[in-house]
Amino acid sequence: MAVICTRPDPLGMDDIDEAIIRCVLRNARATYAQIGKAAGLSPSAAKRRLDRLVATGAIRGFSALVDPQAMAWHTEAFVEVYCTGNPTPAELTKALHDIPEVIEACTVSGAADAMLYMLARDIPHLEQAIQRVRSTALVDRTESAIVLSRLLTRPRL
Amino acid sequence: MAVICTRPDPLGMDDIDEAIIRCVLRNARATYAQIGKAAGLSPSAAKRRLDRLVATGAIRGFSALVDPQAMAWHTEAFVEVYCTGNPTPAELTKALHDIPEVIEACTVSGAADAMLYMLARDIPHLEQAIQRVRSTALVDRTESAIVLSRLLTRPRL
DNA sequence: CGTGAAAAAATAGCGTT
DNA sequence: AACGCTATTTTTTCACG
Repeated sequence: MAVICTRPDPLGMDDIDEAIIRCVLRNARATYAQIGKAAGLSPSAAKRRLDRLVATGAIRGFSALVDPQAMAWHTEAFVEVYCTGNPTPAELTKALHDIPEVIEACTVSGAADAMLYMLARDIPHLEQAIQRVRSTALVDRTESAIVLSRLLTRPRL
Repeated sequence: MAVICTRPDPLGMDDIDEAIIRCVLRNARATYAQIGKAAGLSPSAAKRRLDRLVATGAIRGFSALVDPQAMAWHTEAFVEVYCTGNPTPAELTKALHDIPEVIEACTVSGAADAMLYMLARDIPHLEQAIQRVRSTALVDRTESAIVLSRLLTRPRL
């Protein structure tokens, strides 16, 4: 039984909020004056909007885009996870949360159940972290693709 | 012939720079006073360091971490790319640069040549964007895993 | 790199629609 | 409920030691 789910606006967003998000996606250190100009608002209104977007969770935080080569941890990998049984997303999240090398995790369509993006100091460290993922009761096997070189990185616009 | 490559410091970074990077990774909107406190520096010295990290490319930029559900573009996919022949990384970069739906691209170990992270409005839009990737002369075939739900996202610490 | 002064921005309060 | 305006505080910025 298919259900047409029309939920275009679950977080109560409008065009102004979108303009603000586009602005801070491009530059998270933009001033409220700049954000306001991008959204057609005064600086104080822009601040109130941005604070609200953070409070409601639409914006999770602000981070730097760092060249991995510049960091101590610069070994990256995409890891496909195949599960045993049918763990719920919540169970998987809980299991992966304690492994700090797992930076991002998503359930995906296709043969694999989940895709991880992992970051470690070096190959031995990565191998050990993948071992920890595997040792999770929920995980059957993994398939890793280690990043050799980064071709492209851009803000999500 | 294996070569032991000791290149611990390709970008001329020290512990202070690392502390600064850790700070702005956690919060890109931190003030120079906060960054300075994290690195044991005065605000003006912290600004000079941060400006230099951006100028040298160690920090590529600052962005917001946005809940994809809050955006108009909220269909994500990981796409494995298998190439024809042996294109250089530079050729691949050039080819993918014009496809705005490709947010990240890396060459990887394993069967696939590259891994893409793509972002589109919806499934039809994603399909069309993947078609553009495929139509690139360098690409033989692709294998996509569409993101169903996001389990985990954290700053790269 | 730190200091200190001047300029710019962030913040909080207030009146308006 | 959300905006713009204004006054105050904080931060940024830059020349100098």
